[in-house]
Amino acid sequence: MTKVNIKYLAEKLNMAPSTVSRALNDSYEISQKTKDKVLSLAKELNYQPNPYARSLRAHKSKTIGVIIPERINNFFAQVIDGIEEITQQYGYHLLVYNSHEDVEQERKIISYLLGGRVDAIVMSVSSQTSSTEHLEQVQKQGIPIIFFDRIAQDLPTTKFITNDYQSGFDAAHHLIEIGCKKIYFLLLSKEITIGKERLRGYLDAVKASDLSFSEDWVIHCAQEEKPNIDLFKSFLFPMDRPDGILSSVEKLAITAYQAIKETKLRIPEDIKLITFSNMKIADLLDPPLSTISQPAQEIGRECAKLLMSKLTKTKPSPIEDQVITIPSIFHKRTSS
Amino acid sequence: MTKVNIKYLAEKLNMAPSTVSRALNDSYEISQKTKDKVLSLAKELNYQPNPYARSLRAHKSKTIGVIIPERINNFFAQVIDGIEEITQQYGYHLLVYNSHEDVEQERKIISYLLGGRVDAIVMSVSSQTSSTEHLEQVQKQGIPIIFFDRIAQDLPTTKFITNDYQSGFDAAHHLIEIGCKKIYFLLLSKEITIGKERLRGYLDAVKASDLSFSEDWVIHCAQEEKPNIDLFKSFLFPMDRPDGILSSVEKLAITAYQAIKETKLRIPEDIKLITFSNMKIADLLDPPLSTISQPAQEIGRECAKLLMSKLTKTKPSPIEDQVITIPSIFHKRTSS
DNA sequence: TTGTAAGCGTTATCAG
DNA sequence: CTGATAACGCTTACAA
Repeated sequence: MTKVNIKYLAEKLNMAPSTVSRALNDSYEISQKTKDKVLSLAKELNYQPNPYARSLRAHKSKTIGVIIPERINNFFAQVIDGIEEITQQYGYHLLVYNSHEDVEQERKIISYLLGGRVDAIVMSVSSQTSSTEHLEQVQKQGIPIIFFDRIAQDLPTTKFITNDYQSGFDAAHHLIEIGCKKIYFLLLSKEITIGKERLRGYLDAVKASDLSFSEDWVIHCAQEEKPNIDLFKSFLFPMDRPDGILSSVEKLAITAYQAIKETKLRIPEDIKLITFSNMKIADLLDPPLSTISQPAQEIGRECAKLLMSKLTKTKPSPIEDQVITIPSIFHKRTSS
Repeated sequence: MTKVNIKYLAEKLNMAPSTVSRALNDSYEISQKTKDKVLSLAKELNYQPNPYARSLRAHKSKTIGVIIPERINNFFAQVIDGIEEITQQYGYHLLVYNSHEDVEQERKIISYLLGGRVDAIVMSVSSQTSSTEHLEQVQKQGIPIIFFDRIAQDLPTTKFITNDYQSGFDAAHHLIEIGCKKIYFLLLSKEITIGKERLRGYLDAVKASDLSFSEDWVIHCAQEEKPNIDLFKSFLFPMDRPDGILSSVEKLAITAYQAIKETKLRIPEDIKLITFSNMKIADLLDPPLSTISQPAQEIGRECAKLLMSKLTKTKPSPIEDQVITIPSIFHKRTSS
C-alpha cells in the first residue's frame, strides 16, 4: 500500500513536482519527451491523483448531491440513471441520499452537504416538507440547487416537472367519460406540489362535469401501507363507494389494488383506476393498470445537463428561476 | 458567499486557528469558556467544516463506494437502503454507481475510486464480469472491497450471498412435485456466481428426478428485452414446449410473462413459473407470481455493519475471506 | 489552556 | 521548457 503521489513520481524521475503535475495535466508548456516519461511511469506505478487534494485546491468537488424521498421507486431510480448518464460524461460523481419522506432527515442531509462536499444539489423534496429554510440555506451558501417532480415552489431556481395539472385533469376527465359518477382522489400529502397540481387538475375536471362533487372525495392518505389499506377498505365496502379512483402516486395505487382485491370488487367493472406511475410492469398486473407515466430518465438528463452547463462554464451564470415542464404520457389499459 | 472557515473564525475571535479547531472538536484541553465562544460563533455564522481538507489530512473520506449493475431493480434499491441505514449512523456518505451490467463501465468506475475517493467499496459485479484484475487492483491499493449477491468468488474478502444453490434446488423440486415434466431454466449469464449456483441447484434437483433432462433446457438469455421475447416465444410456441420455468432473475421472468401472454398460454395451467425476485407487487400480477425473495435490506445492513466495524476501529484488522449466507424465502403464489 | 508551525497532495504563480 | 514556493482548510506535534 505504497502511496504513489506526485512528489513520489517527481523523486523517481528527478523532476520537480510541478513539472510532473503539468505533464500529467498535459500542459502545453511541457516537452513531449518529459510528458512521455512522466505518463509512462505514472501508468507503471498506477498513479491515481488524490481527488481531495484537488477538491481542496480547486474549491470544487466534481460531485453532485442527489436527494430523493424514496429509493424503492422506479421513478426516482430512472431519474438518477438519467442524471448519471450525463454527469459521468463530465467526470462528476453522485452522492445519493434517501430522505425517506422525512423533513428531519432531509435537513440533516442538507447540512452535510453545506460544507462544500458537493458542487450542486438536485432533489425532490419529501412529502412532509412545508418550510424551506434549510433549502434557502443552500442557496445562500452559493451552492446551486435545482428541483424535479416535488419542487420547492418559492425558491428562485430551475424546477423540472411534468404537466401535473393537465395530467390530473385529463385522467379525471377520462374517468368521467367512461362513466364514473363518483371519483376519489388519493393524495399523499397536501404539502407537495405535485399532489396539489394533480389535485387541482382533478378538481377542475370534476367540477366542470355534472358530478355532485364533495370534499370527502379527496382522500388524505398516510405514508404507511397498513393504515391506508384500512382507510381504503372503509370507503370501498359501503354501498355509496366510489366507482373511480385517481391516485396521485404509484404507492397508493398499489395499496388500492390490494384493498380492492380484498373487497372482491372487480376492476374495471365495479371500479376504475388510474394512477401516476413509472412501473414497468403495469401491463402484467391483474388487470393491466392505466398509468400516467413521467419521462423520468429525461427529467434526470435535463437536470444534469443544466447543472453541467452551469458548473463547467468558466464564467458561471446564475441558475434561472423558471419551471420547465416535460409532459407525461397517459397509457390507457384495462383498469380504466 | 463568504467562506467561513477556521481561520476566519479565529480572526473574529482573536484566537489561533488551532484553538478554534480544538474547540470545535471538543478537545479536552480547551476551556469550557473558549468552547462556548467558538461554538456560538460557529453556529451564528453557520460554519461547516470543509470535508475535503479533512479527508486530505486524515487520509480517509468517510465515503463508501457502492457499485450495482442495475438501478431500476428493487433488490439493489433495497440493498442500498440497508447500507445507508447503517452508514449514516456513522456519518458516512454513499457514492453510488450503476455499471449497467457492463464490465467496461465497471472498470472505469473502479478506476475513479482508486485514488482514495472512498474508504471502501461494496459491490455486486456485472453479469459480464469474468476477469477480476480490476477488482484485485482495489485490494492491492489497500481499499477494502466486499461483495454481495453477484460476487467475485476468487477475491479473498467477505461476500454476502443468499442460499442460491438451495433455493434453486427447492424451486426446481417444487416444480417437479406439482407435476412439471419439462422445466426450463432462464440464465442471464454464465459468468455470474448467483446464476451458476442457482443453476447448480436446479440441475441437481432435475437430475435427481426421473425427468429426461437435456442441455437445451438451460436458456442463455440476452441482456436486452427484445431478443429475449423472441427467444422465449421460439420455445413456447412448439408442441414440445416446457411446462415449467425457473427464472434466475426478475427481469427474465417479466419478459417470460410477456412472452407467455402473447402465446395465449395459461399460467399455471399450461406452464408454471417461479422466479428469483424482490418485487413488491408479485401478488398483484396476473396471475400472482411465485418468487424467491432475498433479504435485501438485511444484506445491505450486514455489508455496512462489517465495513463500519472495520473502518472505525483504530487498529484495523483485515477483512476475512469468507462467504456469509443469508437465506432467501420462497413465496408460493398462483403461478406455480 | 492556548499558540506556532508543519504537512496532507495538488496546482497556480512567479522565476529562471 | 522547468523549478521553487505558496496556498487550499484542517489537524496535530511541539512550544509556551
